[in-house]
Amino acid sequence: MSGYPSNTESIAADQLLSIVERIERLQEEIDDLNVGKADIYREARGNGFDVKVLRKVIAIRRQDHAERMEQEAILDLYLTALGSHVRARGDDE
Amino acid sequence: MSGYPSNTESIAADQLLSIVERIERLQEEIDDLNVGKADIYREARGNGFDVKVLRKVIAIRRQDHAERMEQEAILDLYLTALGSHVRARGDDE
Amino acid sequence: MSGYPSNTESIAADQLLSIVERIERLQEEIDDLNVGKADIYREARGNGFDVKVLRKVIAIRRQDHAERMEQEAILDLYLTALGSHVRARGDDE
Amino acid sequence: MSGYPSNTESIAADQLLSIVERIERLQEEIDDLNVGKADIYREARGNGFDVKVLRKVIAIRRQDHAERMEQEAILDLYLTALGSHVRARGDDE
DNA sequence: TCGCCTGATAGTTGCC
DNA sequence: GGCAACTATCAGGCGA
Repeated sequence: MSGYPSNTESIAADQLLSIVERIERLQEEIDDLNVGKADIYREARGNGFDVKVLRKVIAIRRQDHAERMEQEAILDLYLTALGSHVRARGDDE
Repeated sequence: MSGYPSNTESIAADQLLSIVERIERLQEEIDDLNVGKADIYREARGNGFDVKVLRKVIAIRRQDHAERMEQEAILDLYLTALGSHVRARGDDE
Repeated sequence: MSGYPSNTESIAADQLLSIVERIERLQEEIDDLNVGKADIYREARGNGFDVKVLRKVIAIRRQDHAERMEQEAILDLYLTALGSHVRARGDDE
Repeated sequence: MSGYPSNTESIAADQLLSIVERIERLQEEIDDLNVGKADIYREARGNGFDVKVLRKVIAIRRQDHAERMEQEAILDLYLTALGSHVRARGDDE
């Protein structure tokens, strides 16, 4: 009934604004970094590199960095799923 | 055909490594920032905000206004065309 | 000033309807197939399989079927990009 | 410890293979249908339609359809609870 | 420049 | 009710 915003409302509004602005700030930084990536790729092309291949190389390395080891772990699980959990591994991540 | 890498090859290899590492560094920062975004959304949910709505708000703010209006106009047009084949407009042909 | 749709409008509307309905038909089939997949996974779980592992196995096989060979091709490109296109390949699936 | 697979193991392996192959068959069909969708969108663009808006239209119709389905399901539920589920459903859309 | 293609991001659904 | 996987959408780069 009040013509003035309640405390809870204004607090919520403050929080909302804070959330939105923080997200937008992060997104802005992300956009900048993506521009940086684009610049590097442009420069690379200027130096005669095949950008498509570069992207592929980076994608493969990205995979290798977090998934190859994972695929080994999956192999474990696979074998386990088949009933033979005989693998002894000492190393982890 | 030399069995040794030529100078141009090794220079290219250096450049390649440089490119790849710079890209990867930027990507790493992007990933971190995206983690930051996820954290904020999680926190927001914890404070009772509807994340889906938050995303919508941010998307709308991000979108260019004129473009948005135009798309809504087109959307109207299509929906109208599907709902009523009998469009009453004054001009045509 | 006509109260009737022009020919061009009704033609566009017909095309629009056709497009939308064809898409929707395809999407319906896709949804059915996805339900089928969900059923199989549910059944598999009921038989003691770890669904997460199953998904991973299938993903790996999917990769292997179209990407392992591709990664070899990429290696070719990679080496070529470095100036040494000396690869001789004799094997192929 | 047998060097041969136990019966349970081989049965599990059979089941596993069956599951994987059935999923892969379904996925293959899904992929084909998605290619079909892409074709239609391409054709639509060629005829001057705005693909982004088309997607929006279809999404809205899909939503409407889902809501109507849910309402009908609830109606079914109520009628069933009353003992008279005399609904003849053949109609959709 | 336009259309295609791939990689990134957002939204949805199903499980725990 | 949170979380993780999957799907669909979107954006940017590349080639014709």
